[in-house]
Amino acid sequence: MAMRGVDVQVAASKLNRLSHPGLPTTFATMDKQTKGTRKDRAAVKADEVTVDLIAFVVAVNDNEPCVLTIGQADTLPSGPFALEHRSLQSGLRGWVEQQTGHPLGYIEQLYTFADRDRIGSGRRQRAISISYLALTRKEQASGSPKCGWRSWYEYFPWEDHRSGTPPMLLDVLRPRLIEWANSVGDAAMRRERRQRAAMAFGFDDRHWNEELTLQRYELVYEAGLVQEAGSGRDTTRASLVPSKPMVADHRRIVATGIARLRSKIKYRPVVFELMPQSFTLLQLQRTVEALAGRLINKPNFRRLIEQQELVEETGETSVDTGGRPARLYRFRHAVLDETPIVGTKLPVARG
Amino acid sequence: MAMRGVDVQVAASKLNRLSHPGLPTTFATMDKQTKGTRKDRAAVKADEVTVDLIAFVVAVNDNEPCVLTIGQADTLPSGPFALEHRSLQSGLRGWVEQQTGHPLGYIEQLYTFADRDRIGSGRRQRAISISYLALTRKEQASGSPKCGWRSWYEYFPWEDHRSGTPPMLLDVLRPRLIEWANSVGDAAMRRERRQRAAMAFGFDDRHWNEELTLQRYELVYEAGLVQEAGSGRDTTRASLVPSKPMVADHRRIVATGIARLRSKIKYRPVVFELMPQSFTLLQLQRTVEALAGRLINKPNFRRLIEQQELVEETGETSVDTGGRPARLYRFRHAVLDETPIVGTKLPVARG
DNA sequence: TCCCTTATAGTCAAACGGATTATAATTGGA
DNA sequence: TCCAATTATAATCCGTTTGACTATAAGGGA
Repeated sequence: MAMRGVDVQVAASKLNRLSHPGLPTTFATMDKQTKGTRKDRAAVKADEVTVDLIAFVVAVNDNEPCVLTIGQADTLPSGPFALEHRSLQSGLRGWVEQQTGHPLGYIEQLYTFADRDRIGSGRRQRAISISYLALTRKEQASGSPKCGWRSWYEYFPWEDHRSGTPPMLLDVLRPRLIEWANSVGDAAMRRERRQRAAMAFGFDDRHWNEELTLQRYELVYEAGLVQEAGSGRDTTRASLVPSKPMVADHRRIVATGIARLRSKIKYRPVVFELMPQSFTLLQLQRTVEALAGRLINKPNFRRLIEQQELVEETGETSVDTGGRPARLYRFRHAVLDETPIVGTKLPVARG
Repeated sequence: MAMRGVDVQVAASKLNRLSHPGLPTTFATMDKQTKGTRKDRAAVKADEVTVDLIAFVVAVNDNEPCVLTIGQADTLPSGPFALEHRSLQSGLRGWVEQQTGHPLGYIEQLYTFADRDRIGSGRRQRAISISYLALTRKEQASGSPKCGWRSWYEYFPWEDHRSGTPPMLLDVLRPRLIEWANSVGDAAMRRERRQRAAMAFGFDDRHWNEELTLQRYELVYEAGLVQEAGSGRDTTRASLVPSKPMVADHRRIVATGIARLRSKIKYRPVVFELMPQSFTLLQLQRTVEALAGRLINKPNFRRLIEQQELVEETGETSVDTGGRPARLYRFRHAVLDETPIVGTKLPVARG
């Protein structure tokens, strides 16, 4: 944990971000951080701070998980938190609707970052970014001028394991990461880097864990294998791994959101925010698979859905399946008023 | 979900907080929220915003989970995020160490709130609060002047189920909540309120779920059964439930932190941040029980710890157990470099 | 010594989870 | 028309996990 904390810290500072949603820091980083911050509370005047709201909006179309972007560049919808906003959430909703014409449904706060000493209009100022995850359906798009949906796997090609392990993971990423690990002098640190890479990407007979999206992004970023638009980094060598960059640190926010979503679908029925009113069980499964980036065992998935009583039949059937017609289901909204499904992992004493 | 979202929103607005870590809002609240927030991005100037860092610091002493407070009032350590802070985390560490003399180890961001139109020095300004959860050990306290540890169950007496269901839950809370539910005219809303209360508190043969701490606090707050210091609320009637108030919305932050911690101990080995170097398995169990607020089955707990290989024997034994001496264990830090334990709940296809 | 306390090791049955097989109902083409 | 391909749906099998419980070991104190 200690060493992990240090390395995440290093990675983060390269991104000019010192707060990060990844693994928390611990004692190892404490000494350095606490120095130079002692000041009397009254003596600290309210410095210039701007607060930005930034949205990672997700929809699934044709079994492809998509992120809503604006402009020609790959940019997430965002805007400053202003006085007329009634709340953080309403401010975010306003910006997204204005920039994309897309009304938001489910919203969940992701993480708050602090930019480091952004120079604004002559004097130093801090920028705070509060990021949100939003789930919606594509058809609700009112076709706004300059916004679009892009598969999030364009930005994270190594995250899609639905057709097996992507070739580029073993052919490109692995050798580059090993090279990066070996490029450091200290033997212990070399081993530690290799182990981190192996754990995050499932090398060396380890299992692929789809929830480690953020750790993987931080790793490839730290290794200089990806480059973001507008960053002054000098990684112009051809050692970059093929993937689409985003503006500033938006790709990091997307990675945070993917990780959160992949974790959340396992204990909360949030998938249905992405589904149409009625759907077949296979459509539901394909949507989950799109998010998780891996295939799911069909009979077991159906059993899981049924025994949790998440859905109910509409009585109708879908014909456009290509084979036997499938029953159509709808989400049982009543489950939200019943016992919330949370993961218990402690041997609690019942009664 | 829709109705839930609405109600949480109401509860939040009473607290003068419109962002909340509880259940996310969904379509039901959308229309109201999006109104009046349309404005051109360039036209919005950077308004006055202050950013506060606020810490919920936890330690467990004598099997009692404690929160670190400052001053005579029940206040969490906090301070403004300032230019000289290298990051959000380092700013927080600085404030806590300065105000309490206590260095922090494990830190994790909790949630970001937005205060509503706080009036500061004549003109309107917004206040943003970024809250953190910190885990530490009490012995590291250098005995700072005016800070102290208090059991968090003083603020949430209904949360401690280690000695069975607290009497006040059924004797006081339940009738008051039913009364609150019945005080509304609409029959459907009455039923909805009763159901919410039953779900959160485990009434009517439902199981107690220790992770719903925040929902429970929001419920008793919304029902006017608790009152915070400095709030202008008029709930001065004797209908208050016996519990200790905190300053402003600090109790809500603590509730958020307790919920997060109770959830996290189930899938990440964070308990050890609260343990001394070496400990017996029963001490470890008692610490988890203190956090979870409920008893754990002893043999099963030991089996769980052992099969996950979280600890290793130190070789020594503890004598002050009152019975047969117990082996002493220490945390296996290596597990953090091994496959991270995350809760899989999807029937993924292996291989 | 007896009794109390706690530690530690084991058992047992039910539930869960992953994998597989079997059967049903449709479409499209030979 | 009949067969092949495709998808839906039901059912089974079995090893693992999990909750509840029992039994034995090892210390202290009256």
